[in-house]
Amino acid sequence: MQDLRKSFHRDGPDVRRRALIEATLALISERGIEAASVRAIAARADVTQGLIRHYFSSKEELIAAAYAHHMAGLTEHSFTKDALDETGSAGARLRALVIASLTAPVVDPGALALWAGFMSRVQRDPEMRRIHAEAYTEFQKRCALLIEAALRDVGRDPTPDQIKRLTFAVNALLDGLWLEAGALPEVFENEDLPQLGLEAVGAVLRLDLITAE
Amino acid sequence: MQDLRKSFHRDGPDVRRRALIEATLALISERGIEAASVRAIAARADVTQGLIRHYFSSKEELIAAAYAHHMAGLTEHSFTKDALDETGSAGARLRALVIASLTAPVVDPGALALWAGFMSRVQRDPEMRRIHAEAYTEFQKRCALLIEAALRDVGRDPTPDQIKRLTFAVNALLDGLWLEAGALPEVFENEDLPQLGLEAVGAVLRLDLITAE
DNA sequence: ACAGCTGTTATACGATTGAATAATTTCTAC
DNA sequence: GTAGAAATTATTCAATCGTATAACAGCTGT
Repeated sequence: MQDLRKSFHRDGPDVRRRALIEATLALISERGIEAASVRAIAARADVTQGLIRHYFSSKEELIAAAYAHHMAGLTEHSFTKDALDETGSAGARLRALVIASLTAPVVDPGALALWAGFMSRVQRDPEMRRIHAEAYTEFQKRCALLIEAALRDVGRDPTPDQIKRLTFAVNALLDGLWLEAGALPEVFENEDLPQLGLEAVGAVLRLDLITAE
Repeated sequence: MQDLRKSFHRDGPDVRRRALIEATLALISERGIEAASVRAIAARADVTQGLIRHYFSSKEELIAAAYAHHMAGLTEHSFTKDALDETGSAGARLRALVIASLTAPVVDPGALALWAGFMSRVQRDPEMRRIHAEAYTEFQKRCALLIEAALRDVGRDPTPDQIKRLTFAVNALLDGLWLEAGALPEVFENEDLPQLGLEAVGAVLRLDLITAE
């Protein structure tokens, strides 16, 4: 009993996979994980629901793919060109990282909703957990390199253990600020979040990130 | 078509409400928000599903009540007796707060799963948002008092704005460490998380919390 | 002992879910 | 151009969801 058969349109696997992933992210971000039904996702991606299982063996697999995509995007947006610019000083790169991590589009209520929706599955879905650990480790690793270089630039000689602990702390600080600003944007809207981040990270590392050249 | 009618047992409103709330929390914590159906909750609380709507006008209301209960519990567990002990120095109380915030049962994968499950609703459910903002503000306020007192104890005279910003940073740090340890317990299991927290919070505040008396 | 109220159980309803399968369209290889 | 594979749409299925309502049980006041 169909009104009108949907027009047939063929697309490459990559295009379709990406469209489905982005539809999933948009739905979770806007209306929560429970709104991301296969039917809603398919409608958003402008395909019929059967197609999802042509590209993903289950909804769970699609969710996991979307999570990996989202996390990669967050890391991507945090490590901007400035943070990767090897000609800049380590301090300047670290500063760029802090600023980018605490600015839109990384700081964003939608991104937080996404993250929370996924995180509630990380605990008990092994594949989600793997993706989480991988993204986290990757971010941590790149962060640690920057921190070590910045410390060495000012003549400090931290032990590997010190670097590890400082990296944990800096990471936690960035995550915490990111989280709180995303959760209650109105509380932070008159705060200069990047500036606050630079001061706090600088304090933890005992480095001046504000005037770092 | 029932096998056997469930035995009738009467209980007070408070007992039943609490049992339903705790069943809800246990379910979300163990199997995620989507596992917390009215049927599953009722089964866990050992009542039949109709009873839920006798005490809560909707499932949403039960979820909100559970969230408020959970958040109050977290704050409760963070502000231990030591953190409230007015005879101790502000530094010692702050230290107690940091330690309690970074120790079980506050740091716990189940607590994180709960938090994430709820957080994914905070963005779009006004009542959930109200509860979140209230719990957050309460924690922040008590934290700010402790920070101000600790700073004054060592002769510093922070402006209200400085206190606010330091409180944001300390809060973010605690939340971030709490979060990361809850998300990947195996990464942190060989770390002394409270010690790490004391060092980092101390660095942000430029206070020695380790040997604080 | 009876009436009425409230706590509780049981059942029913319509909507929605993820998955499976069937039917249709398009493309590619020959 | 025709056969077969691949991509897409359409339909079906059993299960589960939140809610609503009906039936029952036990207490309380008289």
